[in-house]
Formats: sequence, C-alpha cells, structure tokens
Amino acid sequence: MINSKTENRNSPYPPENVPDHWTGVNTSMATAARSTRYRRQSDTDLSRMEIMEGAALCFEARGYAATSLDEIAARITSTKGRIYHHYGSKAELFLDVYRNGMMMNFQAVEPFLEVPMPAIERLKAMLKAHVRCVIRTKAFQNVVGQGVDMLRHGTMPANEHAELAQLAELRDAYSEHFSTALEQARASGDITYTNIKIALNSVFMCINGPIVWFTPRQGQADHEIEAVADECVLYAVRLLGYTGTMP
Amino acid sequence: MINSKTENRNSPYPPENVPDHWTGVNTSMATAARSTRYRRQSDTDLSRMEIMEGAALCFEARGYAATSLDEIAARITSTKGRIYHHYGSKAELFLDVYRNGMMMNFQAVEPFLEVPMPAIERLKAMLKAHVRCVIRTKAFQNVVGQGVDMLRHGTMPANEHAELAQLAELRDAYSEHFSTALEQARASGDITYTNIKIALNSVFMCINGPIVWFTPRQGQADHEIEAVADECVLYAVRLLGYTGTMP
DNA sequence: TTGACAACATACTCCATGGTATGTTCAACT
DNA sequence: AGTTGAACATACCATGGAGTATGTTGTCAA
Repeated sequence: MINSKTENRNSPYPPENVPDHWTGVNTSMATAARSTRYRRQSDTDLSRMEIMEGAALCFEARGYAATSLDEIAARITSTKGRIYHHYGSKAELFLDVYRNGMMMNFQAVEPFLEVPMPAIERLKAMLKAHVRCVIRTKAFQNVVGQGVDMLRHGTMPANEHAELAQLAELRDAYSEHFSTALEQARASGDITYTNIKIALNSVFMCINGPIVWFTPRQGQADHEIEAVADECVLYAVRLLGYTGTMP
Repeated sequence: MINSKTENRNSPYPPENVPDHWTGVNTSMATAARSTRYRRQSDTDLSRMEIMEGAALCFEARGYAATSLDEIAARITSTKGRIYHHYGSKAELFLDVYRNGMMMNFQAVEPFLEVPMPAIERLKAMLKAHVRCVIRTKAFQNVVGQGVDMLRHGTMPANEHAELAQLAELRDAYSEHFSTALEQARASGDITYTNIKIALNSVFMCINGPIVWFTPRQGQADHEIEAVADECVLYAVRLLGYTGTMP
C-alpha cells in the first residue's frame, strides 16, 4: 500500500510549490534550510525534497536497480530510517522523483501554450524552455527517462498499478503538447516532416540529449548554459526543416 | 581475472565472424544451429552467441543490474551453469555484449571510410549504415548505450580496468569517424554547426533514437525499416543544416 | 574400449539489500 | 510538567541472486 502521506499528490497537476532553480548539485536549498534535526511538521516537504534530490543523483549515476537505499541515505548524510519514514518503498520514492521531474517540465512549458503567437515561435519557445529545464534538473530528468523506459518495457517496480497509469498519462500529455505544436507549425508552413511520430521522437531525442551528454562544470556561468540550450534548440528546429534564423 | 577463453577477443577489430543480420528476435541462427546438446568444441562460439543474444535482450528489457543470470539462462532455456562455463562473471558477459555491439557498428560503417566520394555523401552513407545497424541489432546497441553510460559515470561493473579502457577507446574511435566526417562535410560547405561536440552529440542522439523508441512489429517488411532509417538520416543531416534532397 | 575432457546441469554458499521493528529525541500542545 | 507524536536513528530479518563446487553426459583420440 502506498504511504498515505503521498496520497495528496495524485492530482494531474499537483499544486505543491516546486523550487524552479535546481541545478542537480548537492548545495540545494533543501539541505541549506534544514539546520537542526527536529523541525515543525510543515517542512516535511523540504525533507522529502532533500531525499528526492539525493535519490535523483544516485539513480542518475547508477540506475534504479543498482542504487541501494543506504547509498541514497549516505548521500544526504542520513539513514534508511528517514527515507522509510517518508516513503513506503524504494519504488514509491522513484515514482515521486519521476512525478516531480515531469512537473518541472510542465511548469517550464505551460506558460507558452495559450499565449497567442505564431506557431513556429511557440514551438521554439517550448523547445527552449524544455532544454533549459532539462539542463537545470538533469538528475530528475534522467530518472524520468528511466521511468519511461520501464513503462515501455513493462518492468516498472511497483505494485500500485494506478500510479503507473497516471505517470504514463502525464508523459503522454506532455508529449501531446509538443505534438500539436508541431502540427500547427507545419500547418503554417514553417516546418516539414514525413512521419510525425518519428519526427517527434527525433526532436525529443535531440532536446533531451543534454540529460545524457551534458556535464555541468564547476562555476559554469548562466550564459554558457544558455548557449548550449540555444544550440540544442537550433538543431531541433533545423531537424524539422526550419530554415529561418534564430534570435 | 577475465576468463582466458575471451582473451583472443582483445584486438581492436577482432577477426571473429559475427553474423551481420541479427534482428534481436529470438529466432536467431545461433539457436537454430544448436540442435543437439553436445557438440564439437568448434561451435563454442555459437553457444556464446546464443548466450549473448539472450543477455542482450534481458539487459535491454530490465537493465544490467536488474537482470539476473537465471533470467538470461531461462530466456535461452538453459541454466546458469552454462553461462558460467563460458563467462567468468556477469560483468564479463556484459562487456562481451558491449564489444560485439560496437563491432557491428564498425563493420557497418567502415566500408565507407576510405572510399573516395564527396564528404557529404560519405556522411550520409555512414549515417544510413549506422541507423540500419542500430535497428537490426537493437538489443546489442541498447547494451552499448548502458555501457557508455557506465563509463561516463564510472560505475562499470568490472574489476579488470584494462577491459574498460579498451571499450572506451572503441567508443571514442567510432565517434571519431563521424567527427572527421562532419568536419570534412563542413569544409566542403554542405553542412554547418556551431560547436562540433554538441552537433555530434545531437546527431548521435538522433540516429540512435530507434534504440529507444523503435518497436519492431510482427512481420514488418524490410522496406518499412528502410523507410524509418531514411527518415532518421534525413533528420540527422537536416539538423546539420543540410538543405539538399535525399536520394 | 576406454580414459580424458568439453559442455553443460544441479545443488549448494553467502552476502548485499529491501524492508521492518523498535528505540530515541525534540517540539508543540494541554 | 507531563503527554503525545512527528521525525528520525539503530538493529535486525528475510530473500534474491552472484558465484562455486560438484555431478552428469556425450564425444573424440589413442
């Protein structure tokens, strides 16, 4: 049975406040804010966040199956007991990381969905927002990737089937946003593609690339990251046959 | 210590005969050729191949860490004893799958390396050959991907450091082939890119995409697969700013 | 024909790890 | 001031799975 403490997280677009500037490095605000060991109940979310960050980094480095809970606990200089106080199982923790990773994506892209603007500009804005989000939340996005893989192969490590279906829906809904963006941009003649499924998959491979190959360097300035993101977006729209110039 | 039976596989371009038409499906020739249980010593290579195919499929489905040797054995209706007769450890088996996957790539691409032809045509041919190879040896290529990830994160499951270095070299050498192909095609003005590292990574993400999203369907004709490969190559060269048409 | 040996299968060992049960500490009420 | 309970830490259990030791079967060479 899934821990009852997580049941309030089941809405499609959970309202909880997710800090939007995680870098995937360990100097996170969750760690900084927890000076003393015992605190008010209200900051249990902070504790969960710290656990999730450690979990995301471990899962990214060694994969879900190869990562032990003791490893995760050690990474945040804590113990397994604390993790099991907040999560009912290893799988539940993984799913929470997945869910939060997807939420970060939604929050990054949603601002551009309803704003009236040329289809190609909306597409470019969405791609850019996605890449920026992906780079900043690299570890979480890596976990999302593992989750998608598990869904694809039916090897998801959880007994709660409802959770799985919900996460699959989340992923599909997110993908759908880009799918319609593609169709509209093609309708207005700015891009071309043969098979939208293959095109969309290729675009996602391209803009998700940083999850795999990007290595955040010490003291890397924001404008450097911006440059990387810009280049990824350029390649993504070029891939779609876009011949215009980038801003 | 690595099993002595594998030591003859250490040359950069091992001369052993690798069937070049694996589909990743279980009806492989390795299985078909082994009618009786006991055979001459000469077809130990066939046995190893059958094991590797089962291992590749299992590793692809559940990942290296989550895959048990009993699972692999069951997939080829055999036992763990047989695997340990041919391989010294789980890691060694994994590395052999990785190495063979890389070899398939080399064999697919090498024919176009020295042939005199326009740089852009060579690049297109290499990309096409790679995608075709990737689709046909999907499971093996997935293992290669896992191996690259492990190398990147330093979480390779082996004590033999020499093997790791060699595999890293293999990967780098393969990547280098495409790197020079890119530079030559740019020199002749057919493609453009800002940062070759990012460009190359993006191209690889694109042409390796089928490893992740391609699902071989029952009775899928060859020309369908060809079409998928063609589309991937189209997107890859478009990504590089190529504006010409495809054959 | 008969040993020797490759090619397995079977039956174990042992440890890492997910999970649990219990103990400890502090903060907020009453 | 005492009581409760959240938020952990500690100690422990149970099991899957990597690795091993040994048994079995067929083949070939002499």
